[in-house]
Parts: sequence; structure tokens; C-alpha cells
Amino acid sequence: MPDIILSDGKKIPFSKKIDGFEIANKISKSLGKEACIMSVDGELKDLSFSIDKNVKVKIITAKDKEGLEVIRHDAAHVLAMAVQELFPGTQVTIGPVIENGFYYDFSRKEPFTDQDLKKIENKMREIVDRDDQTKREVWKRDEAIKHFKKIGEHYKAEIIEDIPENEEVSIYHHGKWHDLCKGPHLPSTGKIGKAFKLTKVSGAYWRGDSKNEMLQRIYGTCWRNKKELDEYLLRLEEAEKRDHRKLGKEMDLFHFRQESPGAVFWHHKGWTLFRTLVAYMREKQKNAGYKEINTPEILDKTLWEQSGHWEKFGENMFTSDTPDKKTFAIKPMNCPGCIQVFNQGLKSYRDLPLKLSEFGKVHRYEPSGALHGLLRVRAFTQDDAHIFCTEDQITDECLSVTNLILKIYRDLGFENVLLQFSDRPKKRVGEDKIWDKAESALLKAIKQSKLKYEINKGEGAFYGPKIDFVLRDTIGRDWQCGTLQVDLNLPSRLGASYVADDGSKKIPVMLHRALFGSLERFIGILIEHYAGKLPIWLAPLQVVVLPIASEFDNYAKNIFQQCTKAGINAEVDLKNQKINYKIREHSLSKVPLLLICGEKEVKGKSVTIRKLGSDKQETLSLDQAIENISKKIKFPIN
RNA sequence: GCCCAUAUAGCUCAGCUGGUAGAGCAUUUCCAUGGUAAGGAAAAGGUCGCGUGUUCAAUUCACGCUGUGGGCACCA
Repeated sequence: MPDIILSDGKKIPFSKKIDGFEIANKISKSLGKEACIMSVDGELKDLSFSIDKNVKVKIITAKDKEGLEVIRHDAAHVLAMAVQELFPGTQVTIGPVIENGFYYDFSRKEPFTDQDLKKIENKMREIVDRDDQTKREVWKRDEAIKHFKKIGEHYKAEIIEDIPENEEVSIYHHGKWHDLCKGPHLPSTGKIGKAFKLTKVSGAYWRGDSKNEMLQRIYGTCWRNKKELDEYLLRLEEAEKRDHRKLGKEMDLFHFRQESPGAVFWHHKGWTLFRTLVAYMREKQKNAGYKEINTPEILDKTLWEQSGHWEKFGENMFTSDTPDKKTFAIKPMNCPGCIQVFNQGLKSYRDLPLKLSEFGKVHRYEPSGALHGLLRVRAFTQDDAHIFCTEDQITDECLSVTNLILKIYRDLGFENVLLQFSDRPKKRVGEDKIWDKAESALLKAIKQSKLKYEINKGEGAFYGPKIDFVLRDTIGRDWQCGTLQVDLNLPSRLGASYVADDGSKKIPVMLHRALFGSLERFIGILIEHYAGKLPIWLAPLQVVVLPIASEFDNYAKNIFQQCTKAGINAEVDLKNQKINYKIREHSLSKVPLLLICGEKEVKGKSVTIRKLGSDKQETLSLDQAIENISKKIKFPIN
């Protein structure tokens, strides 16, 4: 007699046919209630799937990852049901599960409003209460296409046409409603539970192609229970509180205005943060053997034609026509300018590797819909560098760049870094032999760094393979920042060469690298990572001196001056306000240290320190306090 | 660029169906000189994003533009 083997190794014998409901109920009554779907020899199936041979079965409940995914998938179906009950004539398309929830794309002339969203959600709850039973059928392909065309579901018909010949065309019924779907599904709509919420409506192109119709996408989130849903909503709120656009305004760091969309107006404090980062980088790069240069922001169009940017990147470039009928382009990248510096004067193999760094401000015409605070701008500063070297030097140089990047990320509070290695794309320049060399050199550097890495096959740039450095922030979001690219193309296009040890002229390999990528974007990430509470060495305002009463203003001013002399970013707050008020105000604006002085401090030539996030007080002699702070504001050494 | 939403004082926001605007905070002045997260009072602040139209009358309605937000597409 055949057996069902459960995941714990137990066997359930059966006589004829058996389905998931029966198996679950045989194990326990509670499992019978909780069962969502099952895995049969590793394949996910409906509980109603009937088994007639020896197989391994695992009953899946909401506790399993797959169970939650099915719940979300069913929620997407119920969303589509609700929409079609409320808005007949709306075409359904696809409705997949995504991180934290699901969405469904609809084709309908009239837009869904926020009120519609509420109505739809209520209807969904009605359907869940109705507990419509699920039924699966397999249809003939032609009939299915004919059927969906007949009922006006042209997108569904199109999807069926694309299903591979060897696959079944399965139709799921939930009560009176039905949809083409691969499945599996919950036994009935009631199993979804109540922990879902429609979150937003937006546009999305059919099949993700901007040439196609724009559909209306309704997003929802769905969880096992109300507690999980609330936790998720709370997490969203927390992320919102960290939003760098909000904090940037509150902390008086920068603003944007419509005269120059996507370009930052840095306020003094924001610019101080910017300069601190640059100063820190200058020091690190100098120690790592880089030589800083600076090149023009506007360069003649012909140079961009020669470099290939005009053809490949022209649509993203700002240009400027001059009265003498010349066309200049505002640089979107620093590389061509940097190569011109390399090209000036004769270079010998003895000069290599030559590491030229540049804090270059570049402009790119980004699509208006892509702009997003500091994270996606049209004008930004790259912490760029180009390393000119021989083929044999690639590995060592890549390694030293990787080490530098990791050290710097650690200094800035990012411990969790993921590398993404992208190898040769189909469309590329250069001989395979050189690609082999470049790829293995990069891979070797990755392996020596002992970091986690992923391989993105065929995602490299047309001129060479690359490593992207992805940071994970405090709340688990990933940000692609640094990049290291091997360039086998540009140096020759722009005529770069050096004299080799045998006297021959050779073309150098060029490595492009950026650690922060864009200073602007990186500052946005830093603000969100620290929720505005920057470590003191980065804080644009490190100390505010607060006198208890105006009687002590002079002593406070004296402290302020001494701080400034010691290189501390300080302010003194002489406002006629109570100390409570001032502490609240400066704590909210995230100043790391408040120096408070009153009668006691004047007498003792001391100062009382209050750290951000703590209500402890520490009184030190003024000299000692300044010495301590001076130490803390130094760049970290790792 | 595309879809939807949105734009009111420095900031956060209110203003029902058309009759040119309000609050809190911030600012200024006055009182209070207060020891660790908001003391009290008064004053000052807005061509209601820009443009066109409908109307006796537009912050309010319609259309266009620009910016912003959420997505989609894009991100060399």
C-alpha cells in the first residue's frame, strides 16, 4: 500500500485517493483548520489536490513563508473580485505577491480614487466574510482564450497565449468569480483573515514597457494577523520619520526650489556636513596615494563625441550654445576630463599606477519623475577617481580600492556591505582575453575581501566589468553607493598612452571608482541611517552653549569662543528663554552636545554637558571639556 | 517621460456647496531671570504656485503650465 511521507518522517498509509484536507485532519484537527496549502514532493499544491501515489507531503500553514505568500496571493484575487463587483467592465491583468503584500493591475478608463479604495477594501472584507469556496479547473487553451476574449478580458487572453504549450491552463473559481491562475490557492476566501489594507493606487505600464498602456495598480499589504499588520504600519511610520527631506528641513541643512529642480540649495549646516565629508575623504585618499585634480564643468561637444558619451548618454546631458555658435556640454561624468589631465605631458610606466581623484560636480538630465530629494538629483558631486595602470596591476589596485571603500564605510557606521559583481555583457568592446584578465582580477579582489557577493551575469558596462558596493542601513534598506569599474575602452578612444619599459607606446587600463558615488545622495543616506543624529565628528553643529539666565551670557560667550578656537562647530544661544525650552529646541534639532552654564559653573570655571539622547549631566572643568570634545570631533581612524 | 494625488504665512496644517483667508509653532517687542524636553502677553506675517477661461464676483469651478508626493518607466 502506498504511503504519504510527512516532513517529520512519519508515514500515513492510505487506500485509494487522499487529499490535503484529509491528510491535515489525520495529523491533527487544529492543523486541519490552519492548513493553507501543501507541498507535494516539493511542489506547492491546493489542499484539494488528490494524491494516489507514494509522495512526500508537507502541510503548509500561515506560519510558513509559503503560507503567507498564498494568503497574499489570495488577497490579490479578492482585490480583483472586489473591483469587478464594484466596477463592472474593468479588465484584470496580473496580481502578484510582493514584499510585504501584493498588488493587482487593472485596465479601466476612469481612475480609481481614494474613496474607491475604501469601498474596494470594504468589499474585500465582505468577500472574506462570505468565505467563497475555491475550485480549480483545467481548461483547453483555445477554449480559455475564446472564453476570456468573449467576456472582454483581452489581457488575460494575451497571457494565456504566452503560456508555454507544455503547461496546463488552470482556472480558479472563488464563488461566482473566476480567474486564470497558476495557483495554488487557499481553500476559501475566509482563510485570508482581516489583517490586510489597501495602501495606494498608482500607474504601471502593461508588462513594464513604457510603450504599452498605462494600467492602474492597486497596492495592498497583508499579514497573518492584526499584530503583524500594525507592526508593519509602524515600521512605515518610523521610516517616514527618518525621511531625509523632512529632517533636512527641520535641521536646516538644505532645500530645493522650482527654479532648479533636482539641484540642492545647501544651507550653512548642510554645506558644513558636505565639507566635513570631503575633508575626511581628502585625508583618506591622500594617505592612499591619490592625487587630487580638478577639471572644467563645461567641455566642447567634440570631446563628448570622441569619448562616446554623446551617442550613449547624449539624452541625459545638459548643453549650452554660445554666441559664437559652439556647442558645449556640461559634464555628466568626470572621466574624459581626467583623461585629458593624464594625456598632458608624457607618461612612463614608472608613473603607474597613477591615481587621480576629483570631487567633480556633474549634471545629468534625469527624467522629471525620477527626482527624489537628495537621493536622485540632476546636479551632484562625485567623489571620483581614475586609476591609470597596466594590466598586471589591475588586481592589486582593485584590492586596495576595495579595502579603502570598506574602511571608509565602517568609519561612517555601515558594517553591512554587499558586493555585486557584474561581468561581460553581450554588447561590449575589447578582446575576450582582456575581459578574462579584468574579470578574474576583480573576482580575486572580491574573494580576498571575504565579503558577501552576488554575481550579476552580463550586467557589466560595455567597456568593462564592475563591482558595485551595496550598503545596508539601520532599518535594513539597501543602497547602492560605491562602484569600481574596469575600463578597457575610454583610454584608447581618447588617445591615452604611456611609454612601457621596452620603450614601446602602450594604452593604460583605467579603473573608475567612487566610494560615496554622489556626495548629495550619500548625505541623504547618512541622514536616514542615523535618523538625523549624526556622530559628533560629522555633525554640522556639534555644540550649543546655553546660559541658565542672561546673567551668565558673558561666560557662555566665552565658552563659545573657546570652542570655536578649538575647531568645534559651536553656537551660543542667548535667547531669553528658560533652560527647558532651549534644551528641547536643540535636542529636537539633534545637536550632539549641549554645554550648560549657570552660577555653579561660573564659580567653578566649569561647564555641564548634556549628551543628545541622554538626560544625564556631567560637569567638567572648561579646559577638560574642550579637550574631550576636541578629541571626539577628530576623523575616525580605522 | 507616463498615471494618480497635491500646491494656503518661515514651518505644520484648517478653510462645507464661489462673496479676496484662519490656527499652532517660529519671528519681533514687553513682562518673567528661569538648573535639564515648550513660562506669560501683545504685535507683525499671505496677489491662497503661475497663466487663461467661466462668473456680477474665483483661494474655491474648468483648462493649461510648473513644482512636489506616491508609483511605473529610466538610472550610462
